[in-house]
Formats: sequence, C-alpha cells, structure tokens
Amino acid sequence: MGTDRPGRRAEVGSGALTPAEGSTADQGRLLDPDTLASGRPQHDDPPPLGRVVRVLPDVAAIDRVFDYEVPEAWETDGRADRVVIGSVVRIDLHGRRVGGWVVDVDVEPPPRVTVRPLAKLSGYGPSAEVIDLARWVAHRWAGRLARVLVTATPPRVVTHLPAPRPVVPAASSVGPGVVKAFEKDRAVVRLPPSADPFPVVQEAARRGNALVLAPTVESARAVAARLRRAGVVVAVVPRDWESALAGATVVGARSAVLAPVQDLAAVVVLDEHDEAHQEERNPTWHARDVAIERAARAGVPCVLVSPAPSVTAVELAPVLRPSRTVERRGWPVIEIIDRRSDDPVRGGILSEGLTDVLRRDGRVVCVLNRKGRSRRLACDRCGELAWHEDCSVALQQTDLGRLVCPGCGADRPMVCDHCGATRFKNLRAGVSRVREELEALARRPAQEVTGDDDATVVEELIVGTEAALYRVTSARTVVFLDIDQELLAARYRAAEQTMALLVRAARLVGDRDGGGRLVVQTRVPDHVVLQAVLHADPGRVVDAEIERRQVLGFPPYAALAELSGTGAAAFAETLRATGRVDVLGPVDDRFLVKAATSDDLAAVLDTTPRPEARLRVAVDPPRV
DNA sequence: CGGACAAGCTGA
DNA sequence: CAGCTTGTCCGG
Repeated sequence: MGTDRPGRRAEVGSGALTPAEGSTADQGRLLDPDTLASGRPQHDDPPPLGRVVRVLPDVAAIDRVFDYEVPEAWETDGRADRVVIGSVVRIDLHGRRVGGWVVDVDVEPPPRVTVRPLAKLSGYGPSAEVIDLARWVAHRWAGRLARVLVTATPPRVVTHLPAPRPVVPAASSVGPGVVKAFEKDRAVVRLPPSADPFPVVQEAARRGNALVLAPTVESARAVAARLRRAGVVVAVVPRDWESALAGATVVGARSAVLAPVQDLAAVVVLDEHDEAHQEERNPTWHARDVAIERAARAGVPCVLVSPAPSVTAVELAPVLRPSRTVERRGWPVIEIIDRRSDDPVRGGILSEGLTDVLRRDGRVVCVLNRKGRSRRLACDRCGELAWHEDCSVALQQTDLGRLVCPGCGADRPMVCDHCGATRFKNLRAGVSRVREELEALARRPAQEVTGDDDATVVEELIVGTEAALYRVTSARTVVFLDIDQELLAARYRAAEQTMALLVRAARLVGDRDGGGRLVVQTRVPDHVVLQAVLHADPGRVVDAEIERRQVLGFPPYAALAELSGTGAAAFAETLRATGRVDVLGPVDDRFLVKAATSDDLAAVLDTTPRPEARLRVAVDPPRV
C-alpha cells in the first residue's frame, strides 16, 4: 500500500522544528542551501545508526509508515532480537507516544529524516505471514492496514509464550468423503442443516495445526470443546492468542483468519453462507475469501462447509455433496401456504391454513421480520395511529420531537390528530398486534421475543423477528408469516439471505424424521428458494442465482463497492472519469461502483485520489 | 488523531 | 499587544 505521499520533501525546513532541534547539527543538514539547491543529499558521514525498522502507527488518521532505530541498549538485554516483523511497539510520534507495528526490518531510512529510537517493545504481534496477508486484505477491501492489524493483534499485550505442546495427531474416524475434501486445494462440502460438520473439522486437525472458522464465538467454543475431547491441542482466539502462536489448532470467529497458526496444515470455514463471516466495519473483508487466500499462500487445503453454499463459494471450489437420500433426510419438511387467493387488503397476516399449525404440539416460533420497516406510533390515550393520510404512510418521530412523513417530508408537532394528546407509544411495528391475533387463533398464550430484551422464553407459542430464531434453542415448528418480504427484498443477495434464514430455522426444528416442520406463508410458492427447501436441494438456488447474476452483472461476476459520506459524490465523479468502472447512483446519497473483477476494483480504488471530505468505501457491501 | 504553530480576534 | 480562539499542517 502506497504510504508516503510524493512532494513531501520540498517542505523540509518549513518551520516545524522545535527550538531544541534547531540548535543541533541536524538543522545544518536539513537547511543546507547546497542540498536544497541541488536537490540531492550531501555525502556527509551519516550519524551512526543501529538497526532501523519501519513502523505503522496505530492511529486512525495516519496511513503512513515511519522509520525508527532499535535502541542500542536493547542489544544487550535480548529485546532487539524480539523486534521482528509484526512486533507491537510504542513510538514517539510528533510529540506523543503511540502504539504501532513493525512492518519491515533492516530498512534504509529515507534521506534527511531524523530517525528516533523506538520507545518501547510492547509484545508479540501478528506474524510476518499475517502482516503480508493483512496487506492483501487492506488492498482487496480498500481499507487501512492499521484497521486490519488491530484485528490481527491480541487484545492484551502478550510478552510470554506458553511452552509449545507436542501436536498429537487426532485419531481419524471420518469417512472417505471427508478425506477427499482435503485432497484438493479447496472444496465446498454441502451438508444438510441437521448434519454434523465436526468430522470435517476433525480431519483438518488430524493433518496438523488447522485453522477453523465458525460464524459465531459460541459455535467456535463448541467446536473447540469437541476437538479438545478428541485429544487435539486447541486455541480459541482471541482468548488463547499466545497458545495459538506457540502452536495449536486454532478455532474462532471471523477474526481468527488473521490469528497466528504454527505450521498451518488446513483451513476450514464452517457455515460459509453465514453473513457473520463478513466484517461490518471498514474494511469489510469476508473471512471466507481471506481463508482461501491464506490457505493458497500456505499451500494447504481450504474446505468450506455449508448446507447452502454461496454462489461465490461454488464458483471458487468444486462442491462435494452427500447422496440425495442423506441430504433429503437432513432437511425438515416445509409446508408452503399459498396466499395468492387471499384478499391482499382485508386479509390479515394470519391465514386460515395457519390455525391447524398453531394448535400443534411442541414449540412454535412465528417469525415476522420488520427489519427496514418504519416504527409505528400510536396515541397513548386513544390509540389512534400517527399517520399521514395523503401519503398513506405511518409518521415517524424526529430527533426534534416532531412527527415527519417519510413519504413527502411534511412534519407536524407530536400531537394526536384524533384527541389532541401528546404522548405516543411505539407499536413495535405490528409484532404486538400479531401476538394478540396469534393467541386468539391458537387459543393458547403467545410470547413476544425480540432481540433487545432478554426475558426468558416461557411460552410454547412465540412470535418475534428473526432474532427470535437465535433466542430459542429448539422448536418443533418455525412459521415465517411473511417470507415474501425476504424473498422479494430489493437486494441482489435476497435469495441467499432467505436461504440462510431457512437454514437457521431448519436447525431449530431438526430433520424430517424427528418431526421438524417449516411453514411459510407466501404469494410466490414457486420461488426457487422455497422449491429448493421443499426438495432439499439447495443447488437449485445456486443454479438460478448463477444465471441471474451473470445476466445482471452482480458478484461474483462483477465486483461492487458502495460509496457514502459527504465526499462520495466527488469520489464517484473521479472514479467515473477513469473509465475503468461503472458508477451508479446516487440513491440515498450513496453510489455504487461496479468493476469487472475484485482485482480491478481494488486497483482503481487504490490508485484514484480520494477527496478531503468524509468518505466511506464498502467493498462487497452485503446489503445492496 | 492530536500537538504545534500561525493567523485572527478582542479588549485595554 | 498580551491572551485567547480557531484553523491548518504534519508526524521518522
């Protein structure tokens, strides 16, 4: 990544020197008129310098490297030997002490700079291999290296390593299919939702120190515990970062892809389809893609596991799948309630066909996703909904305590139209009302479960948003009251995202032999996602998506970046002028940049000068 | 980011 | 013109 801006040398001696420095011999060298006139350094004897290393400061606004000398005193106490690529150090920079990483050693400092000594050696940091990988990540997702290195660095200072434990090969008890996955550079293993992916992890660990990525920290812990029981030396990162560095099979959520692994033997990504593998802050790197790159650099196999592999995964690696029988058995039954004949206006959210479902034995979880829907306000006294009759939309509350129409922008004070009261209550976008309707229909109590409260789940009939799927541990039936909102969402990944939701629900209810049932209310019963689940054949979604995305030019057959912030328009214009990318928008002040490949996109974003104004560049935006 | 410095502003 | 605020620059 280019860090030193050109033309900086002309500013030498511009008055930034402190009086103390001005009186040293340094100034003579800095301001030597001959030097400035000839534009070439004098061949004075340079001051004797020890080893010089290049440091990237951990300061958000500084994306440059600076050179520092390893203090001579460190040579005698062994600290100097520990100054290697990746070491975490502290440096004096422009009058303050900041942290940073050694990103290069034994470098020749640029002429005419005062090289100061390192202030402190803090501890171990990412390995040279990971620093290099982080550089690739920063480039590929157009972000700052320091941001990536923060993720790659232990949260606490690490000064000592535990004694390395011998790697005991775990006993192999896995089938030949699993072993086959590791015989190629990379592979996608498609396993139905109820199937246990652990044999894949076990085979990876049998080959030596493996790197295993799980979508959440909890699932990573569970995998680690099972490995440990199988006799594998395991480090869960970032918690056991030093053990990972000392040598172990490393397990963790997405950030683990940047953890140290000694003698990496294999990489496994569990639930590859899960969006949790992508970092939401900039740079928005995806652990699957980083895992593939890391494995390729190390020359070891990378195996992606998922019940519904993404189009990206399928384009990257051959898919190994179980027999039709096994896959079919691993999915629950899905009941598709066709609502096409229901009156779209008068018909409520609950259909006739649901009555029977709701009265079944066992826990029933009803999902009503209100993501992206405006909150609805109702008068606390009379219950009248705050809405704008002309636009026929619910009014929203502004920061200034006024009611505003999201349709036309008109606003008015927070006063009830009907009774004049000034207190309003939040209707929670309909889930509360649906809960009452559900109780009436099911003739048993229903509980609302949301993501923001943590009340215990007591009832057997539950209604909530998608978050409810993560709040309960098991259910007999999951009902999607309005799956069309997901299926027909204006996002290019809507099909995959709905598939992920159905996978999650499928895991809650278990396989078809165990009585697991998914129920969806829909007006598009022939949608490929629903048909794929019905036939337990997620490949149908991939096939349809490949064709659609190729035609429309969406990833992975193109690369996207989203620009936002006050500088977005200016940057969009500059990018457009390069002629190397398509720039679409603005929509909601956001621009979409489209390039043929992610390499092209990264190259253009890296070489195009950015505006002064605030700008966020999100490469591979998940919600477009 | 945040320290250093210069330029700008204010009040006596 | 001291004393303070605001803005800009730049870091080894």
